[in-house]
Amino acid sequence: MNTVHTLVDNRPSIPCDTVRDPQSWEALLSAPRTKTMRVTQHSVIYYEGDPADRIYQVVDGAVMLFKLLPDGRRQVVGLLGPGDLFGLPAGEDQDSAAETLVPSVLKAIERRDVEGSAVFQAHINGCLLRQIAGLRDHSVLLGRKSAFERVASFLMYLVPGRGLGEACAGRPDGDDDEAVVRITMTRQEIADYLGLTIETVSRIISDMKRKGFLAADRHDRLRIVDVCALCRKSGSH
Amino acid sequence: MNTVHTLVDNRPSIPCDTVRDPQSWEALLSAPRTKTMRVTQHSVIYYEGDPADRIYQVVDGAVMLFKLLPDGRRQVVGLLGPGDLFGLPAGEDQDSAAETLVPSVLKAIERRDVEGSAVFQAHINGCLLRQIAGLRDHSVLLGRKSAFERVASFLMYLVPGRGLGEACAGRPDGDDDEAVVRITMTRQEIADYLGLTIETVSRIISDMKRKGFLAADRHDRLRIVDVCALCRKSGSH
DNA sequence: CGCCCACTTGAGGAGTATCAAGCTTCGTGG
DNA sequence: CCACGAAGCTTGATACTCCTCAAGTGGGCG
Repeated sequence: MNTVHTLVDNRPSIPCDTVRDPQSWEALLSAPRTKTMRVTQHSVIYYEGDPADRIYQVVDGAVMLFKLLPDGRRQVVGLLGPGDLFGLPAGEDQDSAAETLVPSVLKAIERRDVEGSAVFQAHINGCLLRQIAGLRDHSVLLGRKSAFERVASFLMYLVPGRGLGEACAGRPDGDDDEAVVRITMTRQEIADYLGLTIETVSRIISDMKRKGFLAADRHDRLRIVDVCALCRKSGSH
Repeated sequence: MNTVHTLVDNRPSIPCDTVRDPQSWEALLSAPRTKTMRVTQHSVIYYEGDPADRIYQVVDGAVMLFKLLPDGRRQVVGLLGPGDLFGLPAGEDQDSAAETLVPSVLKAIERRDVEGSAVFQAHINGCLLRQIAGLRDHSVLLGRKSAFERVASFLMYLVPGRGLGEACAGRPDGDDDEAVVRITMTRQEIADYLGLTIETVSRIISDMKRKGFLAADRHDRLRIVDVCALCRKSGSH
Protein backbone atom coordinates (compact mmCIF):
# COMPACT_ATOMS: atom_id res chain seq x y z
CA MET A 1 0.00 0.00 0.00
CA ASN A 2 2.98 2.28 -0.28
CA THR A 3 1.92 4.36 -3.19
CA VAL A 4 4.64 6.39 -4.79
CA HIS A 5 3.21 9.76 -5.54
CA THR A 6 4.80 10.77 -8.76
CA LEU A 7 3.14 14.11 -9.20
CA VAL A 8 3.23 14.46 -12.93
CA ASP A 9 3.18 18.06 -14.00
CA ASN A 10 0.53 18.03 -16.65
CA ARG A 11 1.05 21.01 -18.92
CA PRO A 12 -1.57 21.62 -21.54
CA SER A 13 0.35 20.96 -24.72
CA ILE A 14 1.81 17.48 -24.99
CA PRO A 15 3.44 17.11 -28.36
CA CYS A 16 4.79 14.04 -26.70
CA ASP A 17 6.72 12.08 -29.29
CA THR A 18 7.96 8.93 -27.68
CA VAL A 19 7.90 10.17 -24.17
CA ARG A 20 9.51 8.20 -21.39
CA ASP A 21 6.44 8.92 -19.29
CA PRO A 22 3.44 8.69 -21.57
CA GLN A 23 0.88 11.36 -20.80
CA SER A 24 -2.25 9.64 -21.95
CA TRP A 25 -3.75 6.23 -21.64
CA GLU A 26 -3.54 5.74 -25.39
CA ALA A 27 0.16 6.54 -25.33
CA LEU A 28 0.66 4.01 -22.56
CA LEU A 29 -0.93 1.31 -24.68
CA SER A 30 1.81 1.74 -27.23
CA ALA A 31 4.63 2.26 -24.75
CA PRO A 32 7.63 -0.01 -25.14
CA ARG A 33 6.98 -2.19 -22.11
CA THR A 34 3.33 -2.72 -22.97
CA LYS A 35 2.87 -6.00 -24.80
CA THR A 36 0.09 -7.00 -27.14
CA MET A 37 -1.15 -10.56 -26.70
CA ARG A 38 -3.22 -12.54 -29.14
CA VAL A 39 -4.74 -15.49 -27.38
CA THR A 40 -7.04 -18.30 -28.37
CA GLN A 41 -10.42 -19.15 -26.90
CA HIS A 42 -10.31 -20.55 -23.37
CA SER A 43 -6.80 -19.36 -22.63
CA VAL A 44 -6.05 -18.79 -18.97
CA ILE A 45 -4.43 -15.38 -18.52
CA TYR A 46 -3.73 -15.95 -14.83
CA TYR A 47 -4.97 -17.96 -11.89
CA GLU A 48 -6.16 -16.77 -8.52
CA GLY A 49 -3.10 -16.33 -6.35
CA ASP A 50 -0.68 -15.51 -9.17
CA PRO A 51 1.48 -12.43 -8.57
CA ALA A 52 -0.21 -9.37 -10.03
CA ASP A 53 2.65 -7.64 -11.79
CA ARG A 54 0.74 -6.64 -14.93
CA ILE A 55 -2.67 -5.28 -15.60
CA TYR A 56 -4.56 -6.05 -18.79
CA GLN A 57 -6.90 -4.26 -21.10
CA VAL A 58 -9.22 -6.07 -23.47
CA VAL A 59 -8.67 -4.71 -26.96
CA ASP A 60 -10.87 -7.21 -28.73
CA GLY A 61 -12.73 -10.29 -27.60
CA ALA A 62 -14.11 -11.21 -24.20
CA VAL A 63 -12.68 -12.31 -20.88
CA MET A 64 -14.27 -14.00 -17.89
CA LEU A 65 -13.10 -13.66 -14.29
CA PHE A 66 -13.94 -16.43 -11.86
CA LYS A 67 -13.27 -17.76 -8.39
CA LEU A 68 -13.27 -21.35 -7.17
CA LEU A 69 -14.23 -22.78 -3.81
CA PRO A 70 -11.99 -25.53 -2.42
CA ASP A 71 -14.50 -28.22 -3.40
CA GLY A 72 -14.58 -27.07 -7.01
CA ARG A 73 -17.70 -24.92 -7.10
CA ARG A 74 -17.09 -22.05 -9.47
CA GLN A 75 -18.53 -18.56 -9.63
CA VAL A 76 -17.93 -16.24 -12.56
CA VAL A 77 -17.42 -12.79 -11.02
CA GLY A 78 -17.01 -10.71 -14.13
CA LEU A 79 -17.50 -10.57 -17.89
CA LEU A 80 -15.26 -8.13 -19.72
CA GLY A 81 -15.27 -6.69 -23.21
CA PRO A 82 -13.20 -4.22 -25.25
CA GLY A 83 -11.89 -1.34 -23.14
CA ASP A 84 -12.27 -3.11 -19.82
CA LEU A 85 -9.32 -3.48 -17.47
CA PHE A 86 -8.53 -6.48 -15.32
CA GLY A 87 -5.72 -7.99 -13.29
CA LEU A 88 -5.49 -5.22 -10.69
CA PRO A 89 -6.26 -6.64 -7.25
CA ALA A 90 -6.25 -4.89 -3.90
CA GLY A 91 -3.22 -6.83 -2.73
CA GLU A 92 -0.15 -8.35 -4.33
CA ASP A 93 -1.81 -11.41 -5.81
CA GLN A 94 -4.72 -11.95 -8.15
CA ASP A 95 -7.99 -12.45 -6.31
CA SER A 96 -9.63 -14.30 -9.20
CA ALA A 97 -8.66 -16.21 -12.32
CA ALA A 98 -9.02 -14.81 -15.84
CA GLU A 99 -9.84 -16.79 -18.97
CA THR A 100 -10.79 -15.77 -22.49
CA LEU A 101 -14.27 -16.66 -23.75
CA VAL A 102 -13.37 -16.12 -27.41
CA PRO A 103 -10.13 -15.51 -29.33
CA SER A 104 -8.99 -12.16 -27.98
CA VAL A 105 -6.45 -9.41 -28.25
CA LEU A 106 -5.15 -8.03 -24.97
CA LYS A 107 -2.68 -5.37 -23.89
CA ALA A 108 -0.47 -6.29 -20.94
CA ILE A 109 0.76 -3.22 -19.08
CA GLU A 110 3.45 -3.28 -16.42
CA ARG A 111 1.86 -2.42 -13.14
CA ARG A 112 4.68 -0.12 -12.15
CA ASP A 113 4.04 1.93 -15.28
CA VAL A 114 0.60 2.96 -14.11
CA GLU A 115 1.18 3.42 -10.43
CA GLY A 116 1.83 6.98 -9.45
CA SER A 117 0.48 8.62 -12.57
CA ALA A 118 -2.51 10.89 -12.10
CA VAL A 119 -3.73 10.44 -15.66
CA PHE A 120 -3.73 6.67 -15.43
CA GLN A 121 -5.19 6.63 -11.96
CA ALA A 122 -8.14 8.66 -13.20
CA HIS A 123 -8.66 6.34 -16.14
CA ILE A 124 -8.41 3.25 -13.98
CA ASN A 125 -10.78 4.84 -11.51
CA GLY A 126 -13.51 5.10 -14.09
CA CYS A 127 -13.07 1.47 -15.04
CA LEU A 128 -13.20 0.34 -11.44
CA LEU A 129 -16.36 2.32 -10.77
CA ARG A 130 -18.08 0.69 -13.72
CA GLN A 131 -17.00 -2.73 -12.49
CA ILE A 132 -18.37 -1.99 -9.05
CA ALA A 133 -21.72 -0.95 -10.55
CA GLY A 134 -21.78 -4.20 -12.51
CA LEU A 135 -20.92 -6.28 -9.47
CA ARG A 136 -23.67 -4.65 -7.44
CA ASP A 137 -26.24 -5.37 -10.12
CA HIS A 138 -24.99 -8.90 -10.25
CA SER A 139 -25.32 -9.26 -6.48
CA VAL A 140 -28.99 -8.38 -6.84
CA LEU A 141 -29.31 -11.00 -9.54
CA LEU A 142 -27.59 -13.69 -7.50
CA GLY A 143 -29.24 -12.85 -4.22
CA ARG A 144 -32.79 -11.99 -5.21
CA LYS A 145 -33.75 -13.12 -8.70
CA SER A 146 -35.39 -16.37 -9.81
CA ALA A 147 -33.73 -18.62 -12.37
CA PHE A 148 -36.03 -17.29 -15.09
CA GLU A 149 -35.19 -13.70 -14.22
CA ARG A 150 -31.49 -14.47 -14.16
CA VAL A 151 -31.49 -15.96 -17.64
CA ALA A 152 -33.69 -13.12 -18.91
CA SER A 153 -31.29 -10.56 -17.39
CA PHE A 154 -28.36 -12.36 -18.97
CA LEU A 155 -29.97 -12.33 -22.40
CA MET A 156 -30.75 -8.63 -22.04
CA TYR A 157 -27.10 -8.07 -21.22
CA LEU A 158 -26.20 -9.67 -24.54
CA VAL A 159 -28.47 -7.44 -26.61
CA PRO A 160 -26.19 -4.88 -28.20
CA GLY A 161 -26.69 -1.40 -26.83
CA ARG A 162 -29.02 -2.44 -24.07
CA GLY A 163 -26.70 -3.49 -21.32
CA LEU A 164 -28.74 -3.85 -18.16
CA GLY A 165 -29.70 -0.29 -17.46
CA GLU A 166 -31.08 1.11 -20.66
CA ALA A 167 -32.65 -2.23 -21.47
CA CYS A 168 -36.28 -1.45 -21.98
CA ALA A 169 -35.89 2.26 -22.37
CA GLY A 170 -34.65 2.20 -25.94
CA ARG A 171 -37.42 1.93 -28.45
CA PRO A 172 -41.18 2.20 -28.30
CA ASP A 173 -42.65 -1.14 -27.40
CA GLY A 174 -44.39 -1.48 -30.71
CA ASP A 175 -43.95 -4.55 -32.83
CA ASP A 176 -40.74 -5.83 -34.32
CA ASP A 177 -38.60 -5.36 -31.23
CA GLU A 178 -36.43 -8.27 -32.21
CA ALA A 179 -32.78 -9.01 -31.55
CA VAL A 180 -30.39 -11.80 -32.42
CA VAL A 181 -27.72 -12.55 -29.86
CA ARG A 182 -24.68 -14.76 -30.22
CA ILE A 183 -23.99 -17.00 -27.26
CA THR A 184 -20.23 -17.31 -27.05
CA MET A 185 -20.32 -18.93 -23.62
CA THR A 186 -20.94 -22.59 -22.90
CA ARG A 187 -23.93 -23.58 -20.80
CA GLN A 188 -21.52 -24.31 -17.96
CA GLU A 189 -20.05 -20.83 -18.12
CA ILE A 190 -23.50 -19.25 -18.19
CA ALA A 191 -24.58 -21.40 -15.25
CA ASP A 192 -21.49 -20.44 -13.25
CA TYR A 193 -22.14 -16.80 -14.02
CA LEU A 194 -25.79 -16.94 -12.98
CA GLY A 195 -25.33 -19.13 -9.92
CA LEU A 196 -27.36 -21.97 -11.44
CA THR A 197 -26.73 -25.46 -12.80
CA ILE A 198 -26.23 -26.29 -16.42
CA GLU A 199 -29.52 -28.21 -16.49
CA THR A 200 -31.52 -25.31 -15.10
CA VAL A 201 -30.12 -22.91 -17.68
CA SER A 202 -30.97 -25.37 -20.42
CA ARG A 203 -34.48 -25.89 -19.11
CA ILE A 204 -35.16 -22.18 -18.77
CA ILE A 205 -34.05 -21.50 -22.33
CA SER A 206 -36.29 -24.31 -23.59
CA ASP A 207 -39.09 -22.89 -21.52
CA MET A 208 -38.56 -19.44 -23.02
CA LYS A 209 -38.78 -20.95 -26.48
CA ARG A 210 -41.98 -22.78 -25.59
CA LYS A 211 -43.48 -19.58 -24.24
CA GLY A 212 -42.53 -17.67 -27.37
CA PHE A 213 -39.88 -15.37 -25.94
CA LEU A 214 -37.13 -16.98 -27.94
CA ALA A 215 -36.74 -18.63 -31.31
CA ALA A 216 -33.75 -20.81 -32.12
CA ASP A 217 -31.58 -19.71 -34.95
CA ARG A 218 -28.75 -22.08 -34.23
CA HIS A 219 -27.21 -23.69 -31.21
CA ASP A 220 -25.00 -20.73 -30.36
CA ARG A 221 -27.43 -18.11 -31.55
CA LEU A 222 -30.79 -17.06 -30.24
CA ARG A 223 -33.46 -14.80 -31.61
CA ILE A 224 -35.24 -12.78 -28.95
CA VAL A 225 -38.69 -12.31 -30.39
CA ASP A 226 -39.66 -9.32 -28.28
CA VAL A 227 -36.87 -7.71 -26.32
CA CYS A 228 -39.20 -5.53 -24.27
CA ALA A 229 -41.38 -8.44 -23.28
CA LEU A 230 -38.40 -10.47 -22.10
CA CYS A 231 -36.95 -7.45 -20.36
CA ARG A 232 -40.11 -7.05 -18.34
CA LYS A 233 -39.56 -10.60 -17.12
CA SER A 234 -36.03 -9.86 -15.91
CA GLY A 235 -37.16 -8.54 -12.55
CA SER A 236 -35.46 -5.19 -13.07
CA HIS A 237 -38.39 -3.45 -14.75
CA MET B 1 -37.28 10.48 -1.16
CA ASN B 2 -35.34 13.27 0.52
CA THR B 3 -34.27 12.60 4.03
CA VAL B 4 -33.04 15.48 6.11
CA HIS B 5 -29.46 14.93 7.17
CA THR B 6 -28.25 16.51 10.30
CA LEU B 7 -25.12 18.17 9.04
CA VAL B 8 -23.18 18.98 12.17
CA ASP B 9 -20.02 20.89 11.48
CA ASN B 10 -17.65 20.05 14.28
CA ARG B 11 -14.55 22.08 14.06
CA PRO B 12 -12.92 21.48 17.42
CA SER B 13 -9.98 19.42 16.26
CA ILE B 14 -7.11 20.11 13.95
CA PRO B 15 -5.63 23.57 13.64
CA CYS B 16 -6.32 23.18 10.00
CA ASP B 17 -4.07 25.54 8.10
CA THR B 18 -6.85 26.10 5.66
CA VAL B 19 -5.06 24.85 2.61
CA ARG B 20 -6.66 25.56 -0.72
CA ASP B 21 -5.32 22.38 -2.23
CA PRO B 22 -4.80 19.87 0.51
CA GLN B 23 -1.99 17.51 -0.37
CA SER B 24 -2.99 14.53 1.69
CA TRP B 25 -6.17 12.65 2.31
CA GLU B 26 -6.02 13.56 5.98
CA ALA B 27 -5.80 17.24 5.10
CA LEU B 28 -8.81 16.91 2.84
CA LEU B 29 -10.84 15.47 5.68
CA SER B 30 -10.37 18.70 7.58
CA ALA B 31 -10.70 21.00 4.57
CA PRO B 32 -13.29 23.76 4.88
CA ARG B 33 -15.88 22.27 2.54
CA THR B 34 -15.68 18.84 4.12
CA LYS B 35 -18.49 18.42 6.62
CA THR B 36 -18.68 16.03 9.53
CA MET B 37 -22.02 14.33 10.03
CA ARG B 38 -23.22 12.63 13.16
CA VAL B 39 -26.17 10.45 12.29
CA THR B 40 -28.42 8.13 14.22
CA GLN B 41 -29.01 4.47 13.58
CA HIS B 42 -31.01 3.70 10.44
CA SER B 43 -30.47 7.11 8.88
CA VAL B 44 -30.67 7.16 5.12
CA ILE B 45 -27.67 9.01 3.69
CA TYR B 46 -28.97 8.89 0.14
CA TYR B 47 -31.28 6.87 -2.09
CA GLU B 48 -30.53 5.19 -5.36
CA GLY B 49 -30.94 7.79 -8.08
CA ASP B 50 -29.99 10.79 -5.96
CA PRO B 51 -27.40 13.09 -7.53
CA ALA B 52 -23.92 12.09 -6.41
CA ASP B 53 -22.32 15.40 -5.56
CA ARG B 54 -20.54 14.29 -2.40
CA ILE B 55 -18.60 11.25 -1.42
CA TYR B 56 -18.53 9.97 2.12
CA GLN B 57 -16.04 8.34 4.42
CA VAL B 58 -17.04 6.36 7.45
CA VAL B 59 -15.18 7.75 10.46
CA ASP B 60 -16.98 5.71 13.05
CA GLY B 61 -19.91 3.32 12.91
CA ALA B 62 -21.20 1.20 10.04
CA VAL B 63 -23.07 1.80 6.81
CA MET B 64 -25.01 -0.53 4.53
CA LEU B 65 -25.47 -0.08 0.80
CA PHE B 66 -28.46 -1.69 -0.85
CA LYS B 67 -30.47 -1.88 -4.02
CA LEU B 68 -34.18 -2.51 -4.50
CA LEU B 69 -36.03 -4.27 -7.27
CA PRO B 70 -39.27 -2.65 -8.45
CA ASP B 71 -41.37 -5.18 -6.53
CA GLY B 72 -39.59 -4.42 -3.28
CA ARG B 73 -37.05 -7.20 -3.06
CA ARG B 74 -33.91 -5.84 -1.46
CA GLN B 75 -30.27 -6.83 -1.75
CA VAL B 76 -27.59 -5.40 0.51
CA VAL B 77 -24.56 -4.85 -1.76
CA GLY B 78 -22.05 -3.60 0.75
CA LEU B 79 -21.18 -3.30 4.43
CA LEU B 80 -18.81 -0.50 5.31
CA GLY B 81 -16.80 0.36 8.40
CA PRO B 82 -14.35 3.04 9.51
CA GLY B 83 -12.10 4.20 6.69
CA ASP B 84 -14.35 2.99 3.88
CA LEU B 85 -15.56 5.35 1.18
CA PHE B 86 -18.98 5.36 -0.45
CA GLY B 87 -21.21 7.50 -2.59
CA LEU B 88 -19.00 7.53 -5.66
CA PRO B 89 -20.87 5.92 -8.58
CA ALA B 90 -19.75 5.47 -12.18
CA GLY B 91 -22.29 8.00 -13.43
CA GLU B 92 -23.93 11.13 -12.12
CA ASP B 93 -26.41 9.46 -9.79
CA GLN B 94 -26.11 7.05 -6.92
CA ASP B 95 -26.44 3.43 -8.03
CA SER B 96 -27.49 2.22 -4.59
CA ALA B 97 -28.95 3.57 -1.38
CA ALA B 98 -26.91 4.07 1.80
CA GLU B 99 -28.17 3.70 5.36
CA THR B 100 -26.42 3.58 8.72
CA LEU B 101 -26.58 0.36 10.72
CA VAL B 102 -25.55 2.03 13.99
CA PRO B 103 -25.09 5.63 15.14
CA SER B 104 -22.22 6.84 12.98
CA VAL B 105 -19.85 9.66 12.24
CA LEU B 106 -19.28 10.40 8.56
CA LYS B 107 -17.24 12.88 6.56
CA ALA B 108 -18.98 14.36 3.53
CA ILE B 109 -16.48 15.51 0.91
CA GLU B 110 -17.40 17.59 -2.12
CA ARG B 111 -16.90 15.47 -5.18
CA ARG B 112 -15.23 18.29 -7.07
CA ASP B 113 -12.62 18.51 -4.33
CA VAL B 114 -11.31 15.04 -5.07
CA GLU B 115 -11.58 14.96 -8.84
CA GLY B 116 -8.38 15.87 -10.57
CA SER B 117 -6.08 15.30 -7.64
CA ALA B 118 -3.51 12.55 -8.03
CA VAL B 119 -3.15 12.00 -4.31
CA PHE B 120 -6.85 11.51 -3.77
CA GLN B 121 -7.29 9.39 -6.86
CA ALA B 122 -4.65 7.02 -5.56
CA HIS B 123 -6.31 6.83 -2.17
CA ILE B 124 -9.73 6.26 -3.70
CA ASN B 125 -8.25 3.63 -5.97
CA GLY B 126 -7.15 1.53 -3.03
CA CYS B 127 -10.61 1.76 -1.49
CA LEU B 128 -12.30 0.78 -4.73
CA LEU B 129 -10.03 -2.21 -5.20
CA ARG B 130 -10.86 -3.46 -1.73
CA GLN B 131 -14.56 -3.04 -2.41
CA ILE B 132 -14.25 -5.00 -5.65
CA ALA B 133 -12.49 -7.83 -3.83
CA GLY B 134 -15.31 -7.85 -1.27
CA LEU B 135 -18.00 -7.85 -3.94
CA ARG B 136 -16.36 -10.76 -5.74
CA ASP B 137 -16.20 -12.80 -2.56
CA HIS B 138 -19.81 -11.94 -1.94
CA SER B 139 -20.77 -13.06 -5.44
CA VAL B 140 -19.32 -16.47 -4.64
CA LEU B 141 -21.36 -16.54 -1.45
CA LEU B 142 -24.59 -15.56 -3.18
CA GLY B 143 -24.09 -17.71 -6.22
CA ARG B 144 -22.60 -20.88 -4.83
CA LYS B 145 -22.92 -21.24 -1.06
CA SER B 146 -25.65 -22.97 0.94
CA ALA B 147 -27.66 -21.11 3.55
CA PHE B 148 -25.57 -22.62 6.33
CA GLU B 149 -22.33 -21.61 4.62
CA ARG B 150 -23.63 -18.10 4.07
CA VAL B 151 -24.46 -17.57 7.72
CA ALA B 152 -21.16 -19.14 8.77
CA SER B 153 -19.28 -16.83 6.38
CA PHE B 154 -21.17 -13.85 7.74
CA LEU B 155 -20.31 -14.73 11.32
CA MET B 156 -16.65 -15.15 10.37
CA TYR B 157 -16.77 -11.72 8.83
CA LEU B 158 -17.89 -10.34 12.18
CA VAL B 159 -15.03 -11.90 14.13
CA PRO B 160 -12.58 -9.07 14.79
CA GLY B 161 -9.37 -9.42 12.83
CA ARG B 162 -10.54 -12.35 10.75
CA GLY B 163 -12.37 -10.74 7.93
CA LEU B 164 -12.96 -13.36 5.27
CA GLY B 165 -9.46 -14.07 4.08
CA GLU B 166 -7.34 -14.64 7.13
CA ALA B 167 -10.23 -16.39 8.82
CA CYS B 168 -8.84 -19.74 9.80
CA ALA B 169 -5.21 -18.88 9.34
CA GLY B 170 -4.78 -17.00 12.59
CA ARG B 171 -4.25 -19.21 15.55
CA PRO B 172 -3.49 -22.87 16.04
CA ASP B 173 -6.71 -24.85 16.06
CA GLY B 174 -6.22 -25.89 19.61
CA ASP B 175 -8.85 -25.39 22.23
CA ASP B 176 -10.28 -22.09 23.38
CA ASP B 177 -10.70 -20.58 19.94
CA GLU B 178 -13.68 -18.61 21.10
CA ALA B 179 -15.05 -15.27 19.97
CA VAL B 180 -17.96 -13.08 20.94
CA VAL B 181 -19.54 -11.07 18.16
CA ARG B 182 -22.06 -8.27 18.41
CA ILE B 183 -24.89 -8.44 15.91
CA THR B 184 -25.75 -4.84 15.09
CA MET B 185 -27.92 -5.81 12.13
CA THR B 186 -31.52 -6.97 12.29
CA ARG B 187 -32.43 -10.39 10.96
CA GLN B 188 -33.98 -8.68 7.95
CA GLU B 189 -30.76 -6.85 7.15
CA ILE B 190 -28.72 -10.01 7.53
CA ALA B 191 -31.17 -11.89 5.30
CA ASP B 192 -31.04 -9.19 2.63
CA TYR B 193 -27.26 -9.27 2.77
CA LEU B 194 -27.04 -13.04 2.44
CA GLY B 195 -29.79 -13.45 -0.15
CA LEU B 196 -31.98 -15.43 2.24
CA THR B 197 -35.22 -14.91 4.14
CA ILE B 198 -35.48 -13.78 7.71
CA GLU B 199 -36.86 -17.18 8.73
CA THR B 200 -34.01 -19.09 7.16
CA VAL B 201 -31.41 -16.96 8.94
CA SER B 202 -33.20 -17.52 12.22
CA ARG B 203 -33.45 -21.25 11.65
CA ILE B 204 -29.79 -21.60 10.70
CA ILE B 205 -28.66 -19.73 13.81
CA SER B 206 -30.86 -21.96 15.98
CA ASP B 207 -29.44 -24.95 14.16
CA MET B 208 -25.89 -23.75 14.84
CA LYS B 209 -26.71 -23.44 18.52
CA ARG B 210 -28.19 -26.93 18.59
CA LYS B 211 -25.09 -28.32 16.91
CA GLY B 212 -22.80 -26.57 19.37
CA PHE B 213 -21.20 -24.02 17.06
CA LEU B 214 -22.82 -21.11 18.86
CA ALA B 215 -23.88 -20.23 22.37
CA ALA B 216 -26.30 -17.40 23.06
CA ASP B 217 -25.00 -14.60 25.20
CA ARG B 218 -27.84 -12.23 24.55
CA HIS B 219 -30.21 -11.47 21.74
CA ASP B 220 -27.82 -9.21 19.89
CA ARG B 221 -24.69 -11.04 20.88
CA LEU B 222 -23.41 -14.48 19.98
CA ARG B 223 -20.57 -16.54 21.31
CA ILE B 224 -18.83 -18.59 18.65
CA VAL B 225 -17.61 -21.62 20.55
CA ASP B 226 -14.93 -22.68 18.06
CA VAL B 227 -14.12 -20.16 15.38
CA CYS B 228 -12.01 -22.61 13.37
CA ALA B 229 -14.72 -25.22 13.39
CA LEU B 230 -17.32 -22.79 12.13
CA CYS B 231 -14.92 -21.41 9.60
CA ARG B 232 -14.43 -24.85 8.13
CA LYS B 233 -18.17 -24.95 7.56
CA SER B 234 -18.17 -21.68 5.65
CA GLY B 235 -17.32 -23.29 2.33
CA SER B 236 -14.20 -21.18 1.88
CA HIS B 237 -11.77 -23.49 3.70
C1' DC C 1 -48.29 -4.57 33.57
C1' DG C 2 -49.23 -5.14 28.99
C1' DC C 3 -48.46 -3.92 24.31
C1' DC C 4 -45.58 -4.01 20.31
C1' DC C 5 -42.04 -5.43 17.51
C1' DA C 6 -38.52 -8.46 16.36
C1' DC C 7 -37.49 -12.96 16.45
C1' DT C 8 -38.49 -18.04 16.55
C1' DT C 9 -40.75 -22.21 15.25
C1' DG C 10 -43.82 -25.19 12.49
C1' DA C 11 -46.19 -27.18 8.34
C1' DG C 12 -46.48 -27.37 3.69
C1' DG C 13 -45.10 -26.33 -1.00
C1' DA C 14 -42.45 -24.16 -4.85
C1' DG C 15 -38.24 -24.02 -7.14
C1' DT C 16 -33.94 -25.68 -8.17
C1' DA C 17 -30.36 -29.36 -7.72
C1' DT C 18 -29.10 -34.03 -8.54
C1' DC C 19 -28.85 -38.20 -10.99
C1' DA C 20 -29.54 -40.56 -15.21
C1' DA C 21 -30.66 -41.13 -19.93
C1' DG C 22 -31.11 -39.55 -24.64
C1' DC C 23 -30.05 -36.30 -28.29
C1' DT C 24 -27.15 -32.90 -31.35
C1' DT C 25 -23.41 -31.21 -33.18
C1' DC C 26 -18.97 -31.37 -34.74
C1' DG C 27 -14.49 -33.23 -35.68
C1' DT C 28 -11.89 -37.29 -37.13
C1' DG C 29 -10.64 -40.83 -39.80
C1' DG C 30 -11.86 -44.59 -42.63
C1' DC D 1 -18.73 -38.88 -48.21
C1' DC D 2 -20.24 -41.14 -44.43
C1' DA D 3 -19.46 -43.77 -39.98
C1' DC D 4 -18.01 -43.10 -35.56
C1' DG D 5 -16.91 -41.09 -31.15
C1' DA D 6 -16.78 -37.49 -27.95
C1' DA D 7 -18.34 -33.42 -25.90
C1' DG D 8 -21.88 -30.46 -25.02
C1' DC D 9 -26.70 -29.89 -24.67
C1' DT D 10 -31.53 -31.33 -23.57
C1' DT D 11 -35.01 -33.83 -21.16
C1' DG D 12 -36.99 -36.67 -17.44
C1' DA D 13 -37.67 -38.42 -12.62
C1' DT D 14 -36.79 -37.58 -8.08
C1' DA D 15 -34.88 -35.42 -3.91
C1' DC D 16 -33.90 -31.66 -1.10
C1' DT D 17 -33.13 -27.00 0.10
C1' DC D 18 -35.17 -22.97 1.09
C1' DC D 19 -39.39 -20.04 0.74
C1' DT D 20 -44.13 -18.98 2.12
C1' DC D 21 -47.70 -18.61 5.22
C1' DA D 22 -49.10 -18.89 9.87
C1' DA D 23 -48.83 -19.15 14.63
C1' DG D 24 -46.27 -18.69 18.70
C1' DT D 25 -42.52 -16.52 21.96
C1' DG D 26 -39.70 -13.18 24.14
C1' DG D 27 -37.75 -8.77 25.43
C1' DG D 28 -37.97 -3.69 25.73
C1' DC D 29 -40.53 0.37 26.60
C1' DG D 30 -44.39 3.18 27.58
